[in-house]
Amino acid sequence: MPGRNGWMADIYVEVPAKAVDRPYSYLIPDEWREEVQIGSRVQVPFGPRTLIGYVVDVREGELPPRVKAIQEVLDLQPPLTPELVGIGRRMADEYLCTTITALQAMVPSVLKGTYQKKITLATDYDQREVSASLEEMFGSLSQAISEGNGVISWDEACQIQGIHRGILKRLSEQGFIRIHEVVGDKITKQTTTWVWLTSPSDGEMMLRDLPKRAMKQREVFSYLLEKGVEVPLPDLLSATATARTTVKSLVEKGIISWEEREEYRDPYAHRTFEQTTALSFTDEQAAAFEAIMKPIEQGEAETILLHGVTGSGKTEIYLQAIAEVLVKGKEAIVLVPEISLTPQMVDRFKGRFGSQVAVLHSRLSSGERFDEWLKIRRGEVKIVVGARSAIFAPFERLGIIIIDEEHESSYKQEENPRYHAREIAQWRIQEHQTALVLGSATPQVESYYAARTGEYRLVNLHKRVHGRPLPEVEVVDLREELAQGNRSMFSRSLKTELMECINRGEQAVLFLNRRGYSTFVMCRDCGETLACPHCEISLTYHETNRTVRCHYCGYASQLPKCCPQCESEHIRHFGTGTQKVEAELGKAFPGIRVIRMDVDTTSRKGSHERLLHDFGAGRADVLLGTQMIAKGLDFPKVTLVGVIAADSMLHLPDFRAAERTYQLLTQVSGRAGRHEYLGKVIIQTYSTDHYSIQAAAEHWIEDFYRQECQMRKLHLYPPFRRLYTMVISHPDRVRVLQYGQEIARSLNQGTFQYDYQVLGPVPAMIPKIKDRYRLQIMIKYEANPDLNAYVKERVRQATQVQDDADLRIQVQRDGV
DNA sequence: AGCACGCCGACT
DNA sequence: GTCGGCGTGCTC
Repeated sequence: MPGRNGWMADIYVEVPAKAVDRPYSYLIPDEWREEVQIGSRVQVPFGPRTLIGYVVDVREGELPPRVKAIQEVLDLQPPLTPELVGIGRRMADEYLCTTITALQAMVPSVLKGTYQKKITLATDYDQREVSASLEEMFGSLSQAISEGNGVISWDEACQIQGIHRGILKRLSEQGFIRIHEVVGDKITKQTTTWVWLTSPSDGEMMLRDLPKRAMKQREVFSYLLEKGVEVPLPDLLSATATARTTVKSLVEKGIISWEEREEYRDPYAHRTFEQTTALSFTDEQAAAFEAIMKPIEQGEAETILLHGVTGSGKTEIYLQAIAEVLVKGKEAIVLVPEISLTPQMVDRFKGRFGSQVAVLHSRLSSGERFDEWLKIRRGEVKIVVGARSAIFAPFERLGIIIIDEEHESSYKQEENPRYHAREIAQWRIQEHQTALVLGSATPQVESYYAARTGEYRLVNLHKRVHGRPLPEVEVVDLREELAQGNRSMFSRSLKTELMECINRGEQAVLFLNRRGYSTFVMCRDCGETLACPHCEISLTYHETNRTVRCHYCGYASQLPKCCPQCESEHIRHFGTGTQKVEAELGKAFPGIRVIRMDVDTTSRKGSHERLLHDFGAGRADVLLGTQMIAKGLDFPKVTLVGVIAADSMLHLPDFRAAERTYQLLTQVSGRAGRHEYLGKVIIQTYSTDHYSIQAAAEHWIEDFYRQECQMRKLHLYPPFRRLYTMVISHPDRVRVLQYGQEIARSLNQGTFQYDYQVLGPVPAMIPKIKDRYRLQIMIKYEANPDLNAYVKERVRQATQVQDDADLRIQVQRDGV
């Protein structure tokens, strides 16, 4: 029998599994014909279940044989735009994830479905018909249901003695209970009650009619009469020091009215922003501005790499470009690394553009996040400033995308979908034919190379805005210090400078890439190193509570009194962590005030901001910290920056090690002498000759990129090759190797025909995490469309060797 | 990912 | 015989 014709929607359901990663077609009931659009979130029956799904296409045609119908359209406006739906499908293809995972990454998490089963008693059953075998079960179940006011959840029911899936199913089939599937989401709305005078013109008369004794009511009344406008109830209550009941009685008399209104949760409600106006440009800034405006004016897609030293005024250029975009009636996305989404950054945008700005970052509650997102979706704001995921802001007339500090690793998502915000940005500017601005003092090598070869437009900002010179950098050779008999972690130079800095009443920032007290604990007799029992990684000693901790899985235990291997008591900790530096500072500089910032001191909400605020207010002489203090800090009194061990990341087995070292040193140096005082930077290292350290010290930007590109070319790394890195993990040491070899063999099959290399399997950088053994396979190939497609397909097939639930395969792509 | 269906061993 | 274990296959 030929199928009927009708309107259908193609839908991806909320099941993140390969097996159902395809659109299913559903009938659109006539009454929803207009509501159901590409991007709509809908509720549909799926097998025996009811699920939420996203519409990716709406079409008229022949209906599938056993088509089901859409049950509900869940939002007034589709959460996704057709452009974003397209991006989601492309992400699934590029990043080898399911389409639904990609789509869900683009919307606030509160839109994700919640699924529950509830049980009620059937209304019309005959108690006598309950069979003997079920009688007892039904008895305790119906008691539990009545205790739960007529309803209990499936999970609660299953916890009752003797009740399980089969029993509930039988009771339901025989008509004694009803099982309800409850589909919902986590959307919550904040409401505020607003109060106003029902008829202000009769005010005087009504006031007269109030009982003489009702003082509070009179007070409330006068307050509203005086205000003459609608007032939020909380404001009224606090201004007149009244209880809610007083207001309620006035409402009941009909004298005043109130109403609950939905409103946005505004994380910045209690902040005022100082209005700022456009500053005038230097010549360099003006040229950069022109370069950015050109593609915007001409309506073409172009990426501009804005390579500017710290303090060269990039933000002001962003602000003025955005202002122009707004004039054209278009919208702007500004991405900022999570860590630098500080109040200062938000102030600058809110100060210039006020309520046209939405802010999205991970410190918002999910409700706040949703509200900020709603403002974007409804077109109530024109600018979004946010972290990585803000690249998915559902704007429809996008006029510019700005990625500040574009080299930051936080633009890359480390879980599925493993996207890079920079790549999504490229797709979006193609769609909207406009400008993407990548700003950085230390661009990623790939970006710099793309700019050099003309793929991006390169704009340099060499000068700091107020003409401040870059700080003087001294590289201290730690081998030399050791030879001179200085075994402390502070070189003579650093000691002297730090002493002088403090005596002048100025501040210093000390940087160390390791938290904890020491880096590892070793037995001096047998050489045994304490390792995490769940991860093959050495444990770090923490002095405060004499524990050893794993920084990967959080495992912690007391420092053992003797070596677990040979029972010797000579176990000692080696290496240097932030805690140890803090202790040593105290010894070397009695009375010194130190603020330590690392994961351990900033884990509580708001502690990050508080520590920075204290330092800014001069409550410490030294700010000592890890990675997190390298970025975007701007304190006028900081004149000395010290890097305790610049080598710490240089020797990691990662092709970006030199790049990261260079970037970090340059960023850290930028923290010194940003205002009226001159700055000094001291870099301590064992590798004084390494080009990444020299280039950072001498501010030889070009030199670094030239040398690094040579290295990358020589060793076949990005930007000259693309990489896929597969990490294969399994709880069984032997099985993981078998799978690894099998996968490598399958990947190798194409190498006779196509030009790509498969390296591995080798143990991954961390060979065991959380009781799973990890192997790595790397694939290198030259980027061209044919190879891209072929290798991607090979990798896709390789990941599908999944007959073992314990086997996990992660894939990430690099060099795009 | 669930959930049903279906085919096998242990128990009333 | 019946119950419930888990392997297989499907979901418009």
